[in-house]
Amino acid sequence: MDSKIFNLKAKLEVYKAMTNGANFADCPVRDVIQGISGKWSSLLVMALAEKPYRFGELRRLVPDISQRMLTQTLHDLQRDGYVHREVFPTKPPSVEYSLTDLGRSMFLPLQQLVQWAELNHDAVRDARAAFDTAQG
Amino acid sequence: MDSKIFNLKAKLEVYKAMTNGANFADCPVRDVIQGISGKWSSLLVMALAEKPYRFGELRRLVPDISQRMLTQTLHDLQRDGYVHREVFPTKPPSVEYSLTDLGRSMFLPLQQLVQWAELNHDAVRDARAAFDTAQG
DNA sequence: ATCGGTGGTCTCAAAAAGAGACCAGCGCTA
DNA sequence: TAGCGCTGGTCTCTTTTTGAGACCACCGAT
Repeated sequence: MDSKIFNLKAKLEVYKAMTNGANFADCPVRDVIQGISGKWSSLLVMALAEKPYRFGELRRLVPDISQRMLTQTLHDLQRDGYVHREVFPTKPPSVEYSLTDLGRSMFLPLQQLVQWAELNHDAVRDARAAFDTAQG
Repeated sequence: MDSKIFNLKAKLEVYKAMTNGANFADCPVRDVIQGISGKWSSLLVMALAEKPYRFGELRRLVPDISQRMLTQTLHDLQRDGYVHREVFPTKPPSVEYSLTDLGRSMFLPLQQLVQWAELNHDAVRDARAAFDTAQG
């Protein structure tokens, strides 16, 4: 935090990778970020970071997700390598979802963002209220 | 809208995992996260972290955003206090967008995620390819 | 025999996003 | 002086994404 040089240096590297020279289109970083920036993706990763969950458990854990979007988001997370899906031959069959090593490694920076949100949600709420008041 | 994602039973455990032990009565984290996890939000914050940009510059920087979504996303980011909007009385009037202190402070953890994406986009790409091959 | 819990899929409606026309005002050029 | 383009938007229409909820087969317990 106290090192401006570190921040600047890191930023430059990031932009080199991000901007692909000229603009933000067709950049791999953006492709990855968008894969985890969906409405439910980060939420499910956060839940699975605690421990593996079964489909129905996740559904109860996140009550306002539709079954359809739960299926779809887990499928996308599995496709990108963040989540492992394992079917157990119980009767009826149960399905367990867990984070892969890649998923756990991604959760580390994601957690930083979550902690920022925790620390600054008051500022965001205040900004919203001020903006809405000013705009009418 | 109620920002409590998790039901009461699971709340304590999950929050413990999410926040390294800190607890809170309400759950604004999700509200804040969703405000910056839209398709274009993080991208625009990343762009503005470099330097302030005018509307048209942003539109050229992110060629595949529609003018409509650019307006709307910038408006939302301004409302949440991440972005400052300033109109200059040139002819025709020009509008400059820049990060606020809040926006810059949010960019620090966001940058961590971007750096992770930079380091791991190959792994994600490989996972996708493997998954698509396996599924046919 | 019926009920509930398993992890889904299917359909239809609603919401969100994309595409592109349009706008007023001014400077530049032909 | 008549057009043309650049400014930052908005408005409308179409397409994509999401939400709500019905349905499914299976089995064990009631």
